[in-house]
Amino acid sequence: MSEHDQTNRPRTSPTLNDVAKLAKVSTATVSRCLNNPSQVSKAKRERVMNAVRELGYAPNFGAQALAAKRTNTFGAIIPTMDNAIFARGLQAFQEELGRHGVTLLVASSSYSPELEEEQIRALVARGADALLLIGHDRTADSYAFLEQRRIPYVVAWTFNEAQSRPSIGFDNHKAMKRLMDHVLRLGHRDIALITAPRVGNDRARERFEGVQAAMQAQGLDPASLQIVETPYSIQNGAMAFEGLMSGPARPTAVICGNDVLAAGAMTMAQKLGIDVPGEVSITGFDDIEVAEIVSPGLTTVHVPHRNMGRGAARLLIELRNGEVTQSRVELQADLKLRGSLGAAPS
Amino acid sequence: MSEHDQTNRPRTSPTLNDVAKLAKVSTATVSRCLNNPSQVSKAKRERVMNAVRELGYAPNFGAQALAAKRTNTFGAIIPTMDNAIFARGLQAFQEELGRHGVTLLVASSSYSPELEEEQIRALVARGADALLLIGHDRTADSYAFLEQRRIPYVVAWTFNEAQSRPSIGFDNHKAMKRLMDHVLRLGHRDIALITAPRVGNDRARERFEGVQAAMQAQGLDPASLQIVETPYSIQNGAMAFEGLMSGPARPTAVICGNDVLAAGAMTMAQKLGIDVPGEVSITGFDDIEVAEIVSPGLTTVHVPHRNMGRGAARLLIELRNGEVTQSRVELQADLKLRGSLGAAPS
DNA sequence: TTGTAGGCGTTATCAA
DNA sequence: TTGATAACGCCTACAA
Repeated sequence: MSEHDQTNRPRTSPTLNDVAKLAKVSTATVSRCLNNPSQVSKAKRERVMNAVRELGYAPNFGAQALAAKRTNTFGAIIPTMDNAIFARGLQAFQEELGRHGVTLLVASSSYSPELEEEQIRALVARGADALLLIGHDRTADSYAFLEQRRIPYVVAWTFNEAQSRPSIGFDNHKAMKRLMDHVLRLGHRDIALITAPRVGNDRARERFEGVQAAMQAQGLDPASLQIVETPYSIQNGAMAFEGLMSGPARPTAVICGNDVLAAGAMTMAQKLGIDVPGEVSITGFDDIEVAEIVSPGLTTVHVPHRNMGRGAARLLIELRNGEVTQSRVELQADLKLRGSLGAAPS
Repeated sequence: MSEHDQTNRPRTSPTLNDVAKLAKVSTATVSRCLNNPSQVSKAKRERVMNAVRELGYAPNFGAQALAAKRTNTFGAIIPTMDNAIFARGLQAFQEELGRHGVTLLVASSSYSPELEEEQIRALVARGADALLLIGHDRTADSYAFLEQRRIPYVVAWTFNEAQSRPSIGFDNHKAMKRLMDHVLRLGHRDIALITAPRVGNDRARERFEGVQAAMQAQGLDPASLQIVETPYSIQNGAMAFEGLMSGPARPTAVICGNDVLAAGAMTMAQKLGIDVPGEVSITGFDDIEVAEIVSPGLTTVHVPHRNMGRGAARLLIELRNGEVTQSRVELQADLKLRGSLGAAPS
């Protein structure tokens, strides 16, 4: 039989009713077979299941959602899919949801709170039972909407003592401070930071504050920190690095807000013939695969993306089911020391 | 007002009926206001829109789908989100769909045809109006199901003369052959291929065949090609490369099925102190960002992922709308020559 | 254990 | 231009 076979098969999907007729039972029985098989006698159950198979029946989602008032669909809104860290976490999130019969609706906000608010409304309108969100920064209206509709949600990719919302992640401030403590211990005093835009991005902001905190703890003037703000991309990392190194106050350590920016910095260093870490040290954040590939290897903070995705899924399912739960989970993000960080040149 | 405010607001979403009552019109009028505003008098339209705003009304997706028999939701099933090439293409796909008011449902098959078939059924059951699929390889039942339900779909990430299905992509065979022609022109005769498992993955298979074709065209025995099959990952690429280089017949050129495997090979070469391209040349496929970061730069095939995603979205929307359309689009994938490929050592 | 029947929130057809 | 009203396909009391 050809794949393009055009016999006059039903042009419309089989319904519960069709199955019921074929199996000579009521629609209620068919419905029960599918949802609570134990309530149905074995004989009928087999007849029904055969009919289901024969017709290739699959429940109509809209009708199901309408009648049951639950869709078994969760939504996730991430800043962008085009970043390994979200992609990886999301993949794990999805795998775990799949294991629980939940399907995933994904949208991306392009790092815009207004767009994110639209996406939240859209996903809820489409019947998302629960939402995964990234970071705490969003419009007040977004939160008001979620509360009003009583939509379970969890905030991921960050853990912040000060926030009481259900969340799973690591403490960006603490992690970055730990990395910076190490950098300062190596004697660096002229520091530069290449960060993503901090407005509307609490992860970026907290990392920045972690850097400041470490400097203050060492008695350094935080105002001496050179800052370049630029969206995450290799290109931008490279350009920012070039600017810093050709500026008046050449740093001995360039701290990057994530590995993508750091990778850009590393390649530019190589292109400019600047020795890393001899002349300048470079650090990243995330520990994506690129960090191992560049040479020297990139010193960075290892973030457990897959764990975070999986944990978020479990948390969200518990919340949706109304199960009491420890709804704030802090994960560890450890330093990953590699060759790109060395002692300050004397 | 606190975010955790718990006043007794409606615990259930407002419906068309609520809006109708508030605006003192019928539900039909409200529905028309939302879908065909031009049919409603200006006065009523304003009254209705005010009520909509006041109540924060958003249509119930299930009910809409049930009544309108169309969901404005497309589905995409990709092998894995955890690979930059799919993530990037999907991001573009989603952006374009969003521009047309279509939302995206994403599932991943983990490279398993059986799992993919399940996902196809699940997405269709959830009301996907159309589907994006990767590659032509899938179960006969999958295709039968799609034809029977008359679900529009497009096959992406590949273009194959021999297939008549709607598709958008590039010719993997041709692209890999072109790369290999170049490799052979540089004098390489001892070739090894590190490829992803070819069963159920036509892209991998066609790339492999492209390698063979180039060898044959040069009068080389295709059987002399050393082949290592391993799933895409840096780790696996590194291990495969190590095996090849410590084996009895050390190749002078290692062709990798994609950049991820190639990146693994490159790092392992560096670790083993093997000079690239002095002792061995390495090539990749895809041209992801990593290709520019490794040193020397990775010679690879540039794949227009974002174009492909955007084009797939347009194609699919046309198909869904029943617009006649050129439904097979071939994109170009060009060689990207960088330092990792050099002349064969003499 | 099984069947009947009402209702979920929209859309769309028909009259008015 | 508007308003009743009948689908749409499923779930779930409630009855039998």
